[in-house]
Amino acid sequence: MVVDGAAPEDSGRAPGAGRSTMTGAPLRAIPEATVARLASYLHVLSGRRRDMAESAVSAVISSEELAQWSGVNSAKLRKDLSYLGSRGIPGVGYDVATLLDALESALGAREIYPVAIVGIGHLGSALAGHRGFSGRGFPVRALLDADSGRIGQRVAGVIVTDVRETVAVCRDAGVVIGVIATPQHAAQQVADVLLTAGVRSILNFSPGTLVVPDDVEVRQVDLALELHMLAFHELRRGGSPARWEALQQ
Amino acid sequence: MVVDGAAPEDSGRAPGAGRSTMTGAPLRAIPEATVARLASYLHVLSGRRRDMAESAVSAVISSEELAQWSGVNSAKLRKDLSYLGSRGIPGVGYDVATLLDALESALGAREIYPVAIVGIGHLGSALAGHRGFSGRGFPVRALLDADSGRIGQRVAGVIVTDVRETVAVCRDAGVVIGVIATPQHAAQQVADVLLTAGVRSILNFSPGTLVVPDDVEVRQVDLALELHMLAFHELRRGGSPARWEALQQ
DNA sequence: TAGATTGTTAATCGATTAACAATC
DNA sequence: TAGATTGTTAATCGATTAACAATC
Repeated sequence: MVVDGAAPEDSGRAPGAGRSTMTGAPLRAIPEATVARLASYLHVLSGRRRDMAESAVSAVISSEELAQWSGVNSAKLRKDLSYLGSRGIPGVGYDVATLLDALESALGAREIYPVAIVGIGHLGSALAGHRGFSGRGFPVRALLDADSGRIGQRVAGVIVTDVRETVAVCRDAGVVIGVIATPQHAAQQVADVLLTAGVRSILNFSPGTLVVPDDVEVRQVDLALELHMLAFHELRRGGSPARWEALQQ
Repeated sequence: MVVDGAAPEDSGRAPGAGRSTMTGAPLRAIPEATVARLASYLHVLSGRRRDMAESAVSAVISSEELAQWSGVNSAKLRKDLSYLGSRGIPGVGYDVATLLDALESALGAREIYPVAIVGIGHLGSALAGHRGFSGRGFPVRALLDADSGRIGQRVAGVIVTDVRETVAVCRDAGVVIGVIATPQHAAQQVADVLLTAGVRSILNFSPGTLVVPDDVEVRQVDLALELHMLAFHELRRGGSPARWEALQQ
């Protein structure tokens, strides 16, 4: 938000030019918007591969087909894939296995990124048990909270630790991604502690802007903001609930 | 996405030109990115107003100050506000009350948008009790689930209903926003039912693309995608956990 | 070869930002 | 008036897309 998440972000981020893959192929800098879509292609493609695992169905897919599955324009998809340097076959399409490999490699999707969640309320607990984490290379290695009533409890198999021990716990567990699910008033303080622990990637579910150094990436998931966007859409459509009820009958 | 976040969206959305406010002032079409930031300004500004409620502090704020609070460039902020037609005072700044009024009006933030949540697992339950909803004009009026073990239970003060009654329940409750928190395999089916119930705004926490008509707005909140974006950032920085531990000592 | 689809170019579109005349 | 800040212009930047030569 695009979103966007679609939260306001510091847009002047350096695009990290001149990288290269493990295979040594040089890459152009990949735009943020493209990275988000690459992740989406990866997800769609792994899902589809599972579906057609049994049948010996074509291990090749066209940009048009993948584009439709992903809900994007096929020209945009080809442009996105061109950043990977991964070669499709003109007149044929993309080899699914090769493409998956290139996507995983480009996104670092084969690495493990240990996660800490701070703020183990309703939302934090739900996140701790969420498949999106442990299932896919983001094991939850630490849960932290300030409430003595919650400290010591086991949530999704992990013991909740006192937030004052964040730095030690995160370093011990090799945490590289911090998730903030605290009330807003605590968020900046928690972010500061995570920074001290060496965390440079933060997923923030608390509303409001975090102040962090330039080399720290913050992804904002703002529920209230999403709802306001939908509200704006409702307003724009000009449909009141009452009017809709009438129309639907 | 963020965005928000930043999920791939059908970009060819009609920008809804030629609206007008309740005061009759004609408005240019407001870009999506601007709408997201307007919502953010509204949030920041209401928070700050609460803080300075007691003190008779300046009821005026400059674009520079609000921009810093919101983490954006002040030129961008002024451009954003210019879409509201709300007049600041050159040499002085913006009257806070007037600005809040204009923001609320433009975003439809004074209306009530009843919400239904489908899928009352860990995440759905957490959302049902979340302040972001009931607190700010988005009352949760219906909870729906397919699991007979959950149907009939009370979550955050609302009884969970059988998902097969979605259409009737949503119409009765005047639901205008549907939240999907089901497993992915059920998401499209749930979306279809919500459409039948007249819902035209959907907040989707399930990964994967929903196919919906053009006049339906879908905001995607994709946890796995956010994590992949952060993973990419980690990869780009080239820091392995081990390396970080060494650096931090 | 004929047919199909890629990768890339170039045009278009939209969003960001510095700068400054207008204004209080 | 002098100082400050707005609203808007114009330049820049980046992202999207149609179109098509290159390629299998």
